[in-house]
Amino acid sequence: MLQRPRGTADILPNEQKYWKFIHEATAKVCEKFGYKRLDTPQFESKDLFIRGVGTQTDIVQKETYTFQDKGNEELTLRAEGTAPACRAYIENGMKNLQQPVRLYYHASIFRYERPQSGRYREHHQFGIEAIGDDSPLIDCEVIQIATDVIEVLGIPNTSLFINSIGGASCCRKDYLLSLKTYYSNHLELLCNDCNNRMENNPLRLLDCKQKQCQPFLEDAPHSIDSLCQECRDHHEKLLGYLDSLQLAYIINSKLVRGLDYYNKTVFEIQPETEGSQNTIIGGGRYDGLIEQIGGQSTPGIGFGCGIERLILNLKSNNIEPPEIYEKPVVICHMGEDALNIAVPLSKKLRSNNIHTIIAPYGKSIRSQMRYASSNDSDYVVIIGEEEIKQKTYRVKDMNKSTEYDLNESDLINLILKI
RNA sequence: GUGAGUGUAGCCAAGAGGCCUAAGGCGCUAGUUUGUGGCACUAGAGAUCGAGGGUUCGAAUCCCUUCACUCACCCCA
Repeated sequence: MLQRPRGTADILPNEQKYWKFIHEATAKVCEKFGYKRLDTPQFESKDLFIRGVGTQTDIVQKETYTFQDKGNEELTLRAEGTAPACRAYIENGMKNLQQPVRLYYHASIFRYERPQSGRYREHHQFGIEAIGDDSPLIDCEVIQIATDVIEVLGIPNTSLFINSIGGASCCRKDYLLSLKTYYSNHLELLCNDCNNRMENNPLRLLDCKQKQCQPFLEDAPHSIDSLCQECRDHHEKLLGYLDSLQLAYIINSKLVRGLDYYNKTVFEIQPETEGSQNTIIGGGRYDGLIEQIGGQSTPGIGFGCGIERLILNLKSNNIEPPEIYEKPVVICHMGEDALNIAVPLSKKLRSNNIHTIIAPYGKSIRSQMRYASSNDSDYVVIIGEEEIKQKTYRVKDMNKSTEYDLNESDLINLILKI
């Protein structure tokens, strides 16, 4: 049997209410903060992700869907949202707009990973980017949007974690040095991965989950303690703004992120529930990224939010989004003559914004009524010989079980409750 | 890439070598007298028991291979 590729999903009609709810709620929050929607292509040149995300990241090393097109172009399915947004910023000359440029997106993300709960090869992210402003005020704004989104969706019991990993060209070096010095005393006791991380990505030493490495985490130096004056100011101002909002956060010195472009502020929102793939929002500042992919030096900050993970959380908290399908009026009909009336009537009803279904062809009236009932119809219109003769419509109010013989405009008024 | 678990109709499932030409439930279709639903009752359709091979007189049940799904590690949203 042909089946969908591993790690992908069909989003069935019954699931759509979750998606619509999230799409609408997130867009509304963003727009309230002056953010505007950006859509970028499903695939980009492979180079964008290599240069943007970083060669040492797992995403680039083993998770991209890369292919050659017929013109031998090396293309990669969108592996994350920030680099494409920055590419679009550069390519469309957005530096000429008022800064910061505030953008949000809803996009498919493709990563070749082994699927498990909360992780898929094609997943969907909602995200925002604020590009062209290096002030902590924008950090606060971005984080506020993240927490607002969680709030309007009604997901309870989440925690906001914040850290600063310093600037790439100022204090990060100092911190990495003290981290490496600290860990170099314990090399034999660390897991293989961590030994590799010492060379390739020392920050990641901090989120190793191997048992043997845990004892060293406790006393590992904190990045916050190595911040230079500017980064420290930035961090403290941000916390001050968050305090003024009475927004609860937890400073987490072990919070580092898996993409190379982050600097200064990094943050995540996690639910308190058990589970490993549970970060629902993750983001941070990326002041070097735009220059890295060929633009002028431009600061930026943003976050990504996993929609499937949001839905998992809505469900585990029994949050039901509003239904999206209106109850249809069903037109029951007996005979070909009736159909010649039913078809134009259905058009007329729909033109009055009434959701209308003509009952299936060639069925008994009983079957047609059953059909209407299982479609949750409030009103059923019946057209048979009698009605044709009288030039009326028999309407049944399915909730009250009462019937009326009405002309077309009275029928419409009844259904619209005018 | 590594490890563990699971694969029986659209969904949930019984079944543990012959009683399985595979139970039951949901859902689906139809009927329960004349043109009327929801409940109830009755009937029906729907399964090469994930696939391939082997053992056996006999396999959904045992063995091998393979595929898929799920969960965990890694990493991330």
